[in-house]
Amino acid sequence: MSGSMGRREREHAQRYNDILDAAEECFAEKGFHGTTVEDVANRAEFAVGTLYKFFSSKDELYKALIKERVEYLIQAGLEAMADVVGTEELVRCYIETKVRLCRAKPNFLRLYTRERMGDRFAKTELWREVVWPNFERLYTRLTEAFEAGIAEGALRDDIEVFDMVVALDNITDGFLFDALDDDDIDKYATKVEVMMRLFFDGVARK
Amino acid sequence: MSGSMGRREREHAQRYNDILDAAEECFAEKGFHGTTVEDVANRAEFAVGTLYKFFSSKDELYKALIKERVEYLIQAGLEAMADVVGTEELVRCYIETKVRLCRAKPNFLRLYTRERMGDRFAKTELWREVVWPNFERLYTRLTEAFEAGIAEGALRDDIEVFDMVVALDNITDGFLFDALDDDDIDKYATKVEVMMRLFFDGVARK
DNA sequence: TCATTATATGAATTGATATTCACAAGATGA
DNA sequence: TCATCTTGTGAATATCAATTCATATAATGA
Repeated sequence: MSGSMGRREREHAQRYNDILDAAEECFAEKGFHGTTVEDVANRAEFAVGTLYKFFSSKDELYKALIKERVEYLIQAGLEAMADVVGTEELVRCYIETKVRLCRAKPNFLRLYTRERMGDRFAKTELWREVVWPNFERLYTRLTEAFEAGIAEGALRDDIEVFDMVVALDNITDGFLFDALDDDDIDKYATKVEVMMRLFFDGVARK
Repeated sequence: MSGSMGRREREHAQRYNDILDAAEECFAEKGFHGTTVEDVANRAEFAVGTLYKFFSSKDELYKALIKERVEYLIQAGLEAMADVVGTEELVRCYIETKVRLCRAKPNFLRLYTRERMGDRFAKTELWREVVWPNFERLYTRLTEAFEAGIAEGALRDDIEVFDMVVALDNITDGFLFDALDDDDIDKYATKVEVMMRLFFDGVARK
């Protein structure tokens, strides 16, 4: 894409992204309201006024950031899972991809979590228009895979697939948050097999 | 306790609680920053100045609310589980208590969730001093029960108890959030058995 | 080089809302 | 009934941070 842009455009896009990066760090650290436009400007090494040449308001900046990153994350996740066949392999891939993305963008995952939990119940436009639709794509992918899993006898047929997806998503999130708490992604990485067993076999002694 | 108070004290405590109730509704609806002190005052049917006779700042009001309610919820949960024996019975009790509390205080659970996710990573004083210590009491109760469960052979011994607690807490939260999303607590209540099976047996066909 | 255009700056403005405080109203008990 | 003490009021003030804009600086290309 950047090949088709002139230097002007390319530099503009570069600055735009620098601002998003700065915003990501600030918002992840101190939340939307705890972050001032000046904070972001300082971190990006621009004057306040300059930010307003790129984004019409603090709100727009925040929305642009969430949109950009959520779309990137979900896209990356779906691509990683694209060619995987077999229920167990898919779940493993889902979990491992979560590790990779968490390693690549820990700040954003903190931010995303806040967005997911904080604005979820408030049903903000951002949640409805950007976060949820993207998230739904992932849920759909998992749902279809689990339906296939039931059909071929790998998964039990007395639990709704949506409930299985909720369980998988939340078990993995639980370990992820615990790791983000301690700023220790390796901790999450070592739990891949634990999550697999918890999800597929549960905790009961067999 | 209220028996030992004079009318003065009792009335003061009553007003104090009325303000907390009003604050709970406002904060749950519009978040901390979206709520003005005037909103709370109006809802409580007091003048702004009066609120400041009870709480020295908006921040103090918020902290008092979270502290009060978190302590109440955890206490109620622990008491409900106090005499339960047997791993399966305890887990069922945990899940069912969550339904009851969610029914009793849905607004606060929305607020609590926000607090848990939003301030968790920011490691606010409120999180460190109030929310987490209470939460930990619950984790301890479950941890001990699961250790007993392993000892008596009801639970597998190749997964750390802390991980089991994380899984249980997050599976149940997943269904809880889904229900709170739709403002439909009954939806959560119908999932008790599903959560039990997911937690104990997992999704694999046996 | 110089005129023109694009980009960057940050002090000044604006708007919102948390907090204060001088005063009012109500309760209490002599 | 009156003096005193307690509680309630909300307009006025203080604070903080988003946004604007007149001006400065840098890039372009004739």
